[in-house]
Amino acid sequence: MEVSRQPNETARTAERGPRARTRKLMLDTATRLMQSGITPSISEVAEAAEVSRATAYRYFPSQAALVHAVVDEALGPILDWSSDSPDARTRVTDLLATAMPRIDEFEATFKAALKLSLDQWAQRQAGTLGNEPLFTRGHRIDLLRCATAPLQGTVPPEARERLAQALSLVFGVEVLIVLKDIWGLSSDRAHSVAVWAANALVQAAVREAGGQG
Amino acid sequence: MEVSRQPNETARTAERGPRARTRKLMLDTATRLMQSGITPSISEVAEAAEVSRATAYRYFPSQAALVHAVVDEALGPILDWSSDSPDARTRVTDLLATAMPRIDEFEATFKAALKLSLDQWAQRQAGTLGNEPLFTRGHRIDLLRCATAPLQGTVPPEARERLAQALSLVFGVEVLIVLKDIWGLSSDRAHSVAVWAANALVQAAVREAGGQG
DNA sequence: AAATTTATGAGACGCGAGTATCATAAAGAT
DNA sequence: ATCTTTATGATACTCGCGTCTCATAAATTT
Repeated sequence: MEVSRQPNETARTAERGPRARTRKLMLDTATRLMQSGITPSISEVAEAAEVSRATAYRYFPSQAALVHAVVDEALGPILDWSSDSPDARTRVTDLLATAMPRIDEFEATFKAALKLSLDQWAQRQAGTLGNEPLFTRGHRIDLLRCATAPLQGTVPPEARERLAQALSLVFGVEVLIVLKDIWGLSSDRAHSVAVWAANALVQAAVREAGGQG
Repeated sequence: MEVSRQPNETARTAERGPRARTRKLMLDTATRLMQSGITPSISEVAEAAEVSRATAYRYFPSQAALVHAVVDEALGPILDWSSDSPDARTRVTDLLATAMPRIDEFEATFKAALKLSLDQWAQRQAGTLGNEPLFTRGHRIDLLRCATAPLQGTVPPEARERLAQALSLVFGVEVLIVLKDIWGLSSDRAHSVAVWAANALVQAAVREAGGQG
């Protein structure tokens, strides 16, 4: 029998057995390393987790796969977000309150993910890569469509879509990069700027549609 | 005499001589390659420019240095931007009209630059890198402070600063990444969303300060 | 307990980036 | 034209990532 197949457990498949154990060990180690600021190579994770390089590569064939898995864990609470408030601004503020601290906490992880998606984009441009799905999945889209849902009836669909698109600019790692790294703001300050901007955008959309701000 | 020193010509120093000639040749080649979607390694540029690897490394000791130089060229018209309009919204719109198409044109270059800055950030977090200045320089800051200058007197300084910070979120490669790659918008549509968002932010700042929209 | 399947570790290999050395070619000075 | 300085090219080397093979250890089955 072939040994070279990786287990196709996605995130929470196959909870028991040695494979799951080793996989979890590696994932935890990788998460820990990333939290400490490193974007570890497979070799580094292998050493830190005290498994051989060969074994490590059996579970995560590339740094990309590893980061992907870590990001999936880091996203957790963000993907579970939902709100039933009837006010769009409340929803948006609430979404940011959920997402931004989490993104900030896992800043290195999300930055690594962004880096990988840029890698993949470049490779695709060069024709090296086929049409594999890009790393960056559109979680933002769904979350923001949900956050702006209360504007149905108030704001026409096209304007609502544009609002969601604009909001996605103030919601993600990019915000941290620009505000913390370029402007030198603190995490809290960055968050409050993002919230202000988000509210301003919602308000503008509402006003434009003739609603009362 | 040592040969190993690179010329410390920044961008436009030492216009003549063989060094300048080779440097320009490499820079042009690198720009061309990047425009075609590749983020070339020094070796690739060397081959395409038909100089030896050794020579290439004498001019650009790393891919980072190369991209840095290409970005400096690509920034050109953006850095030269200025406006004397008395209206902040006109200025902001005008700035975006200057910057966004240029960024879009050199998308691959700016994405490569962003990738490098993420690399440097990670290395700094890991303690590998000293306190060298980060790749991302704060051009945005100056440009947006200039664009929002007409609001002096109308909007208090702190609110103006916050507005500039918020505007910097809708002004850069990140906008293209989010709107084109995640949302799947066209360049034109992305631009118009950015302009709408920017105007909404300015308007919000003005209204908040009690001005008339 | 014996046999079989599955997971692991050790080491060799290829590849590309970046460095260092040395000899040659081109440019400039006298 | 000769000599000095400077730029270039060829080559060899290190280093880290990723792949592959094979032998051994652990788990599972009967």
